[in-house]
Amino acid sequence: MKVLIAIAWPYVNGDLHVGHLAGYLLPADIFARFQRLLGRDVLMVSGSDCYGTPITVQADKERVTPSEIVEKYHKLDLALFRQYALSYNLYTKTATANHKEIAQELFLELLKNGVIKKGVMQQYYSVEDKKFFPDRYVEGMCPHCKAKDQRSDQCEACGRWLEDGELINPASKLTGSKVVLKDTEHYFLSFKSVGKELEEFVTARKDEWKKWVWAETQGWLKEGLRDRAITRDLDWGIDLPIEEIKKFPKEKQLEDFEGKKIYVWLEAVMGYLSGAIEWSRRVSGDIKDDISEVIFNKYEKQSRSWRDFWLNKKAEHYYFMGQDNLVFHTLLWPAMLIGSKRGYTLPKNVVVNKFMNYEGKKFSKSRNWTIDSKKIAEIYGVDPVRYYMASNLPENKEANFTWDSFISSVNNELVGNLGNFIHRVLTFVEKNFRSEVPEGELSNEVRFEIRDTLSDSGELIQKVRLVEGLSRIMKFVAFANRYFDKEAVWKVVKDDRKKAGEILYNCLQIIQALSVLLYPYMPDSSIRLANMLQIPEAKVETGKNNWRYREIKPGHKIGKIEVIYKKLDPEEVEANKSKLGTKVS
RNA sequence: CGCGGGGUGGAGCAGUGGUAGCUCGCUAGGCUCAUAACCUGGAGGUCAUCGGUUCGAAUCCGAUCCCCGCAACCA
Repeated sequence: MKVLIAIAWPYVNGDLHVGHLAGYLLPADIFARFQRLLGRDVLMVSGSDCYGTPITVQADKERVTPSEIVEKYHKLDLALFRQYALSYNLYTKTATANHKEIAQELFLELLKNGVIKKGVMQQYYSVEDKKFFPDRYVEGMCPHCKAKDQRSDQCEACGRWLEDGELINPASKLTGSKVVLKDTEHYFLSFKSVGKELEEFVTARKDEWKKWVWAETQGWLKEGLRDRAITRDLDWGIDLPIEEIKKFPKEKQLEDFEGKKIYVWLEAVMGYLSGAIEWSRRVSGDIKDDISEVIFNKYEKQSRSWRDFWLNKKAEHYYFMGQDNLVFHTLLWPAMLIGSKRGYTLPKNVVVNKFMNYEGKKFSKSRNWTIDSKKIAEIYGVDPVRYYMASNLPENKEANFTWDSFISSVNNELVGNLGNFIHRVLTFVEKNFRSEVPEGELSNEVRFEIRDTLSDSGELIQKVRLVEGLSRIMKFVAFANRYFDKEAVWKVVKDDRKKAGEILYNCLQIIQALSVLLYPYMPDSSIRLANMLQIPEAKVETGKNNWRYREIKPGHKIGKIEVIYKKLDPEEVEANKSKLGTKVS
């Protein structure tokens, strides 16, 4: 089966903190790894979102060009994703020739099909500078509380919302010149022609999507979708394909194309398609350049063609994003796919997560209330961080990163339960059985537990209930510890060596199962377990189900024992906070 | 009345009419191969507030308070 894992494209303005990872990046990776172990042909694509005002704002702040911002942060993001072992098949960016080509082409198709229409709206215009300014770049006085330097949408001083044109003495933040609201022509995405199909699409996803995601999407539909502007007056963005548009009938053309770009939200979601195409082109050697600028992976026996993923009714598409992206993925992108009339595969599940907060407050770099994702993994290890996030994903409500729970999670669950079980079994085998797997066979109790854990947790992960999936696996670890205690192998070994051997044989099989079960959540631990046991790593083989237990044969020699997880000292953790970007009072 | 979600022991949550539960934490004791797991017992909740329906309400109805997300040119 073909599975497309489409992950929201993060803005490259240097903001990827722990909340981004826990919100959508890590969940997508866990899900993708699981799908691959099942033997499915998985294409996991995403990339840096290079256009839009957040990029130009950051560029202004750092006094460099937008493309320098893109280059700088794209590299940092790539390094971060490699560090966290996010298993993208392709992580690219929207500032590629390929993306521009696909985005423009899809734009034209939508224009041809009448899904894109032209219309008039009002924007702030500076006569002096002879250009329009985005709202982000306009400031003035609040008409209610008279506070100065307020944005035109909402006054931060009194919290009131402003209507268009209410702002007093609006001026450009960049040049200081006066601006006035002026009519300007733009293209709009219109839902009229796709509305019925769109509603059918949503209705059919009722059982698939999370309840609140579905309910919220219904809320949008109930309210009625308004046409949305999809062009902007900007310097930084993807050009309208003007030459091509000029071949269209007059009524589809704007009077003035000057300075108009495709609005970032429209072309960014097209990245799911263009990314798949780029991957395909790279696999077949059509694109060879800048391999250092991307994460690029291909598994054996994977299909080379993007068409198998995008023009295939049986392909399953899963999208991962934060809640701020909901409507773009449950409605707007599907509307475009439907409107293209090309038979592109529609989303199966749109996995929307809430946000992860930090000790009860929003992450905020400017307020020194953040955790540097790179450093936290350097200090505490990638897997402990992945584990903690995975057990606290904001799947249905906001989650919280707290140091207390991080410490107890690592010390009690990873070290005390998981690490301890592995360690006590392996040291026992080393001391009493010269590191050889003793003779034995699986007891029914253990066999059923392994079987049930694989199927239960697998089912939960398939439903993208990742927190529960992990907790089911940890229940298995608790079972393992209980089993070891109940059988009291340290007593039995004194007068019944054969029986002790059988118990340990069972324990070692449990560890083998764990090396598979942990692969989606903690890939590095999975590999280290396999290395310790000197057994093959959990392996991705397209077309073959490796989400299963494999016997370690009696007589097999296990390798050197290492401590996988280390206990955290609360005092050291406290001392490290400031290194991670957190203001310590 | 813009849309949507939420308020249950210290923390995270389950519980949609019938004696208030789970996991973690805390605590006393036992056991001890181990990075201290496991076993037995214990403490801890006026289920946001007020009112109503009912023999009976965490659960249904009404009102109120509080928290969060989305929307309005901010993916």
